[in-house]
Amino acid sequence: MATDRFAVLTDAAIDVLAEHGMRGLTHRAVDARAELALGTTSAYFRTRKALIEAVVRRLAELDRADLETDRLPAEAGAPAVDLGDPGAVAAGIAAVLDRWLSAGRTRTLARFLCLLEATHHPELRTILAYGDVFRLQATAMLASAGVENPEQAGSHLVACIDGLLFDRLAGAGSRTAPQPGTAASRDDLATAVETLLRAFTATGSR
Amino acid sequence: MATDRFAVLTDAAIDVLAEHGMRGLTHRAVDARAELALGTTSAYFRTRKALIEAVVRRLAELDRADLETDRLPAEAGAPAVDLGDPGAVAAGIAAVLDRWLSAGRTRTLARFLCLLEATHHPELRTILAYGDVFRLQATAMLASAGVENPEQAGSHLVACIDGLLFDRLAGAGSRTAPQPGTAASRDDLATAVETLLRAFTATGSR
DNA sequence: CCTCCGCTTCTACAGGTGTAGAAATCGATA
DNA sequence: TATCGATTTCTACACCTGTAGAAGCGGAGG
Repeated sequence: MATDRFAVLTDAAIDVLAEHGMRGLTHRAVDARAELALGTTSAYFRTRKALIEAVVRRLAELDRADLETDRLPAEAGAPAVDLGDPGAVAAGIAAVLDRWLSAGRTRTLARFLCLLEATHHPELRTILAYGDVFRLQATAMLASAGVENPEQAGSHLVACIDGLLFDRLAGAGSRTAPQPGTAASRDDLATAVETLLRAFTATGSR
Repeated sequence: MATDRFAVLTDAAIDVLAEHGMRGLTHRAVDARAELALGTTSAYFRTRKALIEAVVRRLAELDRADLETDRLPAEAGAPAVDLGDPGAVAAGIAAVLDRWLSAGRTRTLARFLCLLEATHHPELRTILAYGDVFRLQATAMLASAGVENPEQAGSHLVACIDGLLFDRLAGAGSRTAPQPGTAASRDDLATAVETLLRAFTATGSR
């Protein structure tokens, strides 16, 4: 995928993170994962903190890139979309989310891990720009739908969507949630998202 | 709070977890936090895995106790409540959530950490029963409101609420979300929850 | 009084981890 | 070709962590 050393290492680090958690993220583990000489990671990221920061930066970078090409369907075409057919919009978003849970599962997991890490390392918080892009798009969408307080509603909306993602990843609700990557998963996500969209676009959350 | 050794240690472990993350959770750190002789934790929980399991068990126990006394307002009084005044119900729930973010912040953080940990340790998943109680209550509430598929809707609802909690803890949306423990925070949560309630009680998410 | 038994504290040790710097390798330039 | 600089690899080492077991302690029962 990425060819330069830095990208290779940070990508490997993201894999390690998803597979073994924060505790498993060590210089040597990344070396092993990347199949590079032992000590490589340590040479490129002299401290562990530097490694984590690089990971966070890469995550933000990747997510940003994704959200710009593969942006929220609502933003893709016309300016005001949702009013037309919330169901279709929701289906589009659901497809994206489902991809984040199947193909992109690793990255999504790593992102949550890092968000939690940012709790005790505030400097990370500023880097995690993903949320901002997503939030921005959501806010714009809601604004174009004429919602009363789009900032607040957008913020709530992305928080809820993140909750759906988290729930499926951590499997707290493994009882009801279907396996990601399947049509059932997309359907389930779509109904949830559609409900959310209808709720948050009902001008003025009252 | 708790007086027997086990509870003291697991409570200390929860504090450590919230303060330093999974990486910081070590036998010795718990000893220090609990101000007990070095080696105590190691004596009570011979392996790290045992320690984590104990923490998860305690979290589930505490949350379960909480949710039984301090249950969702919707369940407290009459059988079918929400139809009456969703705003009031939402305000009640919001108050509880806000407490989880201020006074109970430590526990909430630890819970998310553990949920993420359960990703690579499936046996933990069965212990984290909190979600089940909350989910059960939410499902019951939606059922009593005559929602079409209360299981699914309840699952989505608690996932979304967890998302709101996570968002405020991790501060991804620190821009918009007010400081927990304040009236502003409760208000903000209340509007979000009310929106969610209205959405998920609109019989049949369509 | 001594003895036993459970709880608590202490010590030991083998491995893992963060970090720094030395050694080696390689390509380009003069 | 010989030299230089950067990149890459290797090594060293102090410290931390998990885990096991020994030592110490205090109270109940004989």
